[in-house]
Amino acid sequence: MADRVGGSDDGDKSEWNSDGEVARSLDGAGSPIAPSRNKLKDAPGPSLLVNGAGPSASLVEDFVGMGLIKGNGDGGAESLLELLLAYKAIGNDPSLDKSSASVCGPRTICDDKDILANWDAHDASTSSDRDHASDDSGDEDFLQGLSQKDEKIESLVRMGFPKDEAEMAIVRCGQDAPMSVLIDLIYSSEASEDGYYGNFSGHEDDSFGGRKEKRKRSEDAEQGSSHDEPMPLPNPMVGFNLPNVSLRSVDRSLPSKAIGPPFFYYENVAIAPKGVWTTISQFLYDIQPEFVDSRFLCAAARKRGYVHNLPIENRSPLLPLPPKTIFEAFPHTKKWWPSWDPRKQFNCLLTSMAKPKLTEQIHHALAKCKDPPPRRVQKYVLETCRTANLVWVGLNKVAHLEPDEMEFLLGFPKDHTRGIGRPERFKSLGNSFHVDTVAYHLSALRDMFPHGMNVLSLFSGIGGAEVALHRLDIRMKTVVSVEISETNRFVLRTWWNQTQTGTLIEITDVQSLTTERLESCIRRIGGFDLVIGGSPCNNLAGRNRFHRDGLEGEQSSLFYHYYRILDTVKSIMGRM
DNA sequence: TGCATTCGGATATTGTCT
DNA sequence: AGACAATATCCGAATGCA
Repeated sequence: MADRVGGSDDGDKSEWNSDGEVARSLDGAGSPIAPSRNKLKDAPGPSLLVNGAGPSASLVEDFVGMGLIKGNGDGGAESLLELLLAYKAIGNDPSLDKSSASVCGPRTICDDKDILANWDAHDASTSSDRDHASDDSGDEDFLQGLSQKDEKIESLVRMGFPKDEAEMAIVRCGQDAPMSVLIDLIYSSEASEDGYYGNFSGHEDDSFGGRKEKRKRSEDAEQGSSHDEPMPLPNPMVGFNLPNVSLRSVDRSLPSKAIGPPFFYYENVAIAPKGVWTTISQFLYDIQPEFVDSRFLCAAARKRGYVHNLPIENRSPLLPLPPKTIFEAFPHTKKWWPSWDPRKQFNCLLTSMAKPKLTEQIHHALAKCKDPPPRRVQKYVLETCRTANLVWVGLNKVAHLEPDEMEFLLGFPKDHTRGIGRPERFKSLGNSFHVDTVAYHLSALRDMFPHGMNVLSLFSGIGGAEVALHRLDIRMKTVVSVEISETNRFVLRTWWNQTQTGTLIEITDVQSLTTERLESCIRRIGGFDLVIGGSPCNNLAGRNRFHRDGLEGEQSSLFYHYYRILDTVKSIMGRM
């Protein structure tokens, strides 16, 4: 076993119990919360109804306002807007068969045989065998254009859109158009075509006003030549409020279209390329994101933005409060911590491990000089320790955090990810929620759902949302979890079977969550009370040097999946 | 302008199994 | 020996702030 926190000598005051719960006892005598498990009765039925749903209507005019239209070199925003409006007018082609949306390869593992059978009926072969390689190309430009177009069509089809509509959207917008534009173009055509998106009288007027507003804003912004209106990050990054801290009262009025059901909660990295959060916010019903750095709640930084329609009053943190400093979290490191290392907290816990040789190099560098080492050496060591989150575990000896230490810092039960590969553990944990932060936000729901809730968990990862709800003592009647990684599903499944009595329905591929399946599921379980998830940030993360292309990259279509699914759920539930 | 921070990815190397 | 998996190493820039 790794020489985790402390040893035999008084050091280890942070402990996990064997029940899979997190227990934090700084004084050794405190009684950690232990959610009373499995004691709630089944309480079926919809739990909450707020206002009527405000489903998204056609967003054509939004394209300009949202700054999503980049110069394609073919006429600019004005003419493209005309094009989009024209498409909207002719977009109601009855020959388009929505039900034919091709659906590939959902591999559903679930406890509910009925739902499983229903969804498995849609099973089809995967399309992963597509090969882009084309060695004998005669005309590279032509082929490249073709492949780009095909790729986008395929992506849209994988997302559940009819192929006809995907093709038409690309014809209208051009193959260089961002995925977001294509998606909303298809949405806009659907809006005026079927009841899910477009039959809400009054909403049309309302959103038209909103669109005009956005368009005007965009025109104003265009003086500055950029479509990307920046979203300023708060400093300090404390969100709307914090536990046990009285901040200025936040006047947060949700747009009417943002009010549930269901409640929803979306998360992503705070420091994203310019314009990304503006776009995310505008897609998610113009809700102002809540930016929080988890360093105010635990010993590690984690700057994230959260877009949600949860109430922000009556929040309460998980108890016991997690340690906020490195020494409190890992007291044994104090013995070896040099006075010239001023760190009190960790930087963001990342997905990959620093090279092990750093330990050797730092030890070597320090062993060569006297006790306070020269400034130059100090600077090198500090810089390395900061970027790699190294801790002092011996004389002149630093080490990377162990996976179980990351579990602890992030609020997961001990050994939550144990049993999978070490690099997988780092990756999954680095991609995870900070449980205490999310639980603090979700805590407002506790009293609203005394009989439990149904949850749609998108991009679940290792189940940060589920763990947060569990630690809040909120019962999960049914969780439909979408997660592509088998390893992560294994982690969530094993945790679920040990701690929960509700039903976990696993979905591998977000693309398989079509409108039909969502509707079927919603009717079976009585609706979702919470849609929660953070879309993968590969295209947004600061550490990514290769494909940091905001919301236009291929993988960022996952955000639009979130949007599509959320909007569909809102629409269906708005009619219930 | 300089500094600190950042839910990463491609490739090379080593380890393991058959 | 060779396929495959696991691990190790190398690589940079966008963003915001002082």
